[in-house]
Amino acid sequence: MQWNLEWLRTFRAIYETGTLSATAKELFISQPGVSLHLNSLEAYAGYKLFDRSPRKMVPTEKGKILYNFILEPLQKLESAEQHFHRRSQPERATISVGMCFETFQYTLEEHVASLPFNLIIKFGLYPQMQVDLDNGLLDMIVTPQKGNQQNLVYEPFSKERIVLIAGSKTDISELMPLLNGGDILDARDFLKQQLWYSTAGDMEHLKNFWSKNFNEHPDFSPNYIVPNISSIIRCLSDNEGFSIVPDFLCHEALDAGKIKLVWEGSKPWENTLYFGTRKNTMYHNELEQLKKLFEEKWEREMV
Amino acid sequence: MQWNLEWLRTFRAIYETGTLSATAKELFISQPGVSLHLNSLEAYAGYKLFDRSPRKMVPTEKGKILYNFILEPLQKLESAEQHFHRRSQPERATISVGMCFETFQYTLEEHVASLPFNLIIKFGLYPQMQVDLDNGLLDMIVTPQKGNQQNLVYEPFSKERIVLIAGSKTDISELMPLLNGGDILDARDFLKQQLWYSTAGDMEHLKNFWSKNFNEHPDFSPNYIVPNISSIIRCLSDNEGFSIVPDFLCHEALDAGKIKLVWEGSKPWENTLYFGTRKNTMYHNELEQLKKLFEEKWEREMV
DNA sequence: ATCTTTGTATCAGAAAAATAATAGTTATGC
DNA sequence: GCATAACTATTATTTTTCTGATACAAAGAT
Repeated sequence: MQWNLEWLRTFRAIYETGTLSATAKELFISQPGVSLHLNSLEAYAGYKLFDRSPRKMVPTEKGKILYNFILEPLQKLESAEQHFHRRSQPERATISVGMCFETFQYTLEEHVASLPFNLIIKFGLYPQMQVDLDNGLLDMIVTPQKGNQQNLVYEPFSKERIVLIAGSKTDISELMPLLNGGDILDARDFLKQQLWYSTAGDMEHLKNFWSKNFNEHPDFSPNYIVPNISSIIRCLSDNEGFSIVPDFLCHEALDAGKIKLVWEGSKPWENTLYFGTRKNTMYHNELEQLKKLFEEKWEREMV
Repeated sequence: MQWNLEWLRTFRAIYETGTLSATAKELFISQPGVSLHLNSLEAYAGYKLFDRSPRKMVPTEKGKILYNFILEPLQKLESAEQHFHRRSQPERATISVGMCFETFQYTLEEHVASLPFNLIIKFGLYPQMQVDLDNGLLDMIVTPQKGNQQNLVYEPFSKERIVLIAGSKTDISELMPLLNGGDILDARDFLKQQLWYSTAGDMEHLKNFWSKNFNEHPDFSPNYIVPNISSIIRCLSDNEGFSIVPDFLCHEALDAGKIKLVWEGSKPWENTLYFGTRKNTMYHNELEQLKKLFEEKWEREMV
């Protein structure tokens, strides 16, 4: 036998009002009902939760502990009650979006404060994001990978190229002729000797680019591991070293001459970026606004 | 009319099992009962939460949102159900203790991992801590201030002196004769010219010490504001500058000669430190263990 | 096509819970 | 010290909720 969650609502009200009759009024139930709820809860727990002083219910030790344990989740459920009631007027929506950290920083960060709805950004791995999107834990994802869930649609909105960049102080006078002249193997050996930047989670870019263009797994370790790609770009700016990154993240630094684009690979490696949403999402308008922000940013920067 | 929290339990189970009959089995209620709960909830919300596909209840958009909204608090309440059931064997206790950050770092930090119970440390202001202790949000506080709550007991266990210290590189050859010779006003003027360290929340120490000894409010600002007193001590170590701190926090640095004790004031300012607990606490044994750790630390260091 | 399995909805009756009325208890005011 | 106010517990009755039985619907097996 399990307890009834309504007992907890009653318990909380008794704790807060201090009397059974006040509780009855607050919850719009009868005073004996309150008494019964409390007795059931105490019987279930196996100990008194209140000392019955004549004018006031005084919580016992156990009562205090129980109260503090249940208060927060109970409030959350009761707020759900408001939220999901038919008469509750449509309020500020809350949208959850999954994307990689860099994409967020690059596109959305500057607009967060001005959005007419609440926004929750979640970071994570793309396959997990797809599952979360399908389950309603996320409302949109920005991803280079399409999944195969029935209920999801993917809408391409841009492309990213994964490219080799270098800090502007890097000496590439030796490297460029090799790359342009098709001396790929010599270029590879040159690159192995250089300073490399990478991120913990993002060695994938380096590995894939290397394998695609040099037909081998990279057999050297990056010299600097930093938290994210934006950090790489800041570290490289007006500095020395190489890295493999998505091009859209470094347009500004490229334009400012702080870093230089070295090579796009023998055949450019291009990912399509998709908005992923549920077919029957109820946040269509809000998501369209978000998509517009992305598209504007891309138009502005990628000309 | 408000909704019944039991509906949520049922809703969650339907969401997770996918059918009403499986839910009925899981919750030990009848299948029509499940059907009824769901209908009530949907009527209350004003929209369908599941599409009735022949073999499976498929959550709608709203259903998914509701599920994600209530899942976590519901789990918490259900864990309370385990926890507060009479047959639940006494498990690892969880003790909440309030004290200032420095006291925690100084005494308990090194022992946390080896305690046979769970420990939650909360920081805050002493009057609020007293209220929280009385309400059962905390089980013990370590404080220099006694409150007047009926239900609380305060047990003195040590004293702290608030003293003037200086980094070992500080030149105090000019200052010491003034202090020893009773030239308090000249000492005061000398001190005003020096480098001072303080914490954001802890200007109280400086203010009180200054008022007590110099009969005026300090009319200068500290040069460095750092996050806590431990930082002050690390900053001063083998360095230059002054600060007002509780003596017990700097015994090690004093013994190592990294800082020096300059002055205890014309009449030493001494606080008694108390353990505050509720009279009828159910964690007597656990709290005694904690107290022992404190007392041992003090005995070891303050000889 | 037909049968079986798996599932949902409906209904009358059974069980449980909530209620109103009321009795009992203790502080407080006069 | 008694009347009153404020509150809780108990009881008989009403109301709500839950259940077993059963009808119905769709998918899969034969």
